[in-house]
Amino acid sequence: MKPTAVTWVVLGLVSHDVRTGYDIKRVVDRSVRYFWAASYGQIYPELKRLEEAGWIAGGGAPHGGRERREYRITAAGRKALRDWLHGHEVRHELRDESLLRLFFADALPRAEALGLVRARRDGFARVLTALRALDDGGRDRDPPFVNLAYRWGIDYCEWEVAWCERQERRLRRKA
Amino acid sequence: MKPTAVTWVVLGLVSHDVRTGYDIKRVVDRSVRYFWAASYGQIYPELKRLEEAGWIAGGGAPHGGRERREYRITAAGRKALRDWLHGHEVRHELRDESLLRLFFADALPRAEALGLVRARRDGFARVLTALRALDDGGRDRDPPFVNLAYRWGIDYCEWEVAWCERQERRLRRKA
DNA sequence: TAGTGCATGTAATGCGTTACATGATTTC
DNA sequence: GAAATCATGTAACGCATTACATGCACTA
Repeated sequence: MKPTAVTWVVLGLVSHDVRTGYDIKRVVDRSVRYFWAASYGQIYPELKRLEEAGWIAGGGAPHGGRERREYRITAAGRKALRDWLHGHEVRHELRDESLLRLFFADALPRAEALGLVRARRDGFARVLTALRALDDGGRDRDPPFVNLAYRWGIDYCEWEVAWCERQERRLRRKA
Repeated sequence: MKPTAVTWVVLGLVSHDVRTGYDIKRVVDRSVRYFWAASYGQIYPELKRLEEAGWIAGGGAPHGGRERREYRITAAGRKALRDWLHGHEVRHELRDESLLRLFFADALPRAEALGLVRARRDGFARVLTALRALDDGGRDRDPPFVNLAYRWGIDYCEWEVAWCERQERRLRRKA
């Protein structure tokens, strides 16, 4: 089985006892999507591939007359997941339109260019609010590394807000 | 003309007097690719679309017998670029495999999980070295906002390195 | 004169999202 | 009984990369 980008999110979440495709999507959207998004169009086909490979197992678990499929990770799946975890690459891809704007902002009058820095700051401040709202008093009970990834989101947004404020001040001083 | 993701990189760089597709690719690879990548397969078709739209103009400027096309931005192009710059969205997409690993690292013995944090740190430290090498003593002469984007790259990597070190210490204390 | 760099371009492929179709169950 | 939620799935589309084809010019 040739792993793709979505393989590890799906396998990893099944290993965390997230058992249906629908649930996987829901959990992704409240957690890893900030650094690793996944859509139905990837999740459902991937569940099939993982089952064929023997990394997960399961099947029909209908809820009343409603179709439903529950999967669990197998021993082979656990091994595959651990092997991937041992990989040490740091693949990092970013697509940040606001930064691209900043790069070309010399085409704008100074005051408007500074407005872009401010808009960036405000954008991250809003995401920060959303992230903090996710924390309904239960984050400390998460496993330590799940908690670490959550922290990263918060810390990163805080850093961006502070960076924008610092740069805005610096550029104002110079002008 | 319906703008796509690559429209603004290409139009922006032409406005910075980067005139051929080949040069655009080269400049992208040493600058914006950290937050906005672009490949030949996008750049050349986009140059044609931009020309048809009247946002850039130019044509054959062969170098000896070698085919070559130089473009310049038009007044309409400058207007389109400024209009885009005024947009205030903060589109931000990240794909960070090392963070995904961290999220699932509870499946590993503690020492190995901490190794992932260290590997992340080292990865960013390496990028930092590469970014600093880009600075051949000439970065201060860049226009202020080009310089700002460059700074962002450096500052972000420094923050990541520091964040990893902080978290590693914190997790060691707790264990 | 061989190797590297300049230069343009496209076809194949893969990745990912969006939008839709379908239908049961739970909640108000 | 209407609306929201649970649940599975796929087809169409768009976005991006990779890899290749082509050929001239400069440099060692």
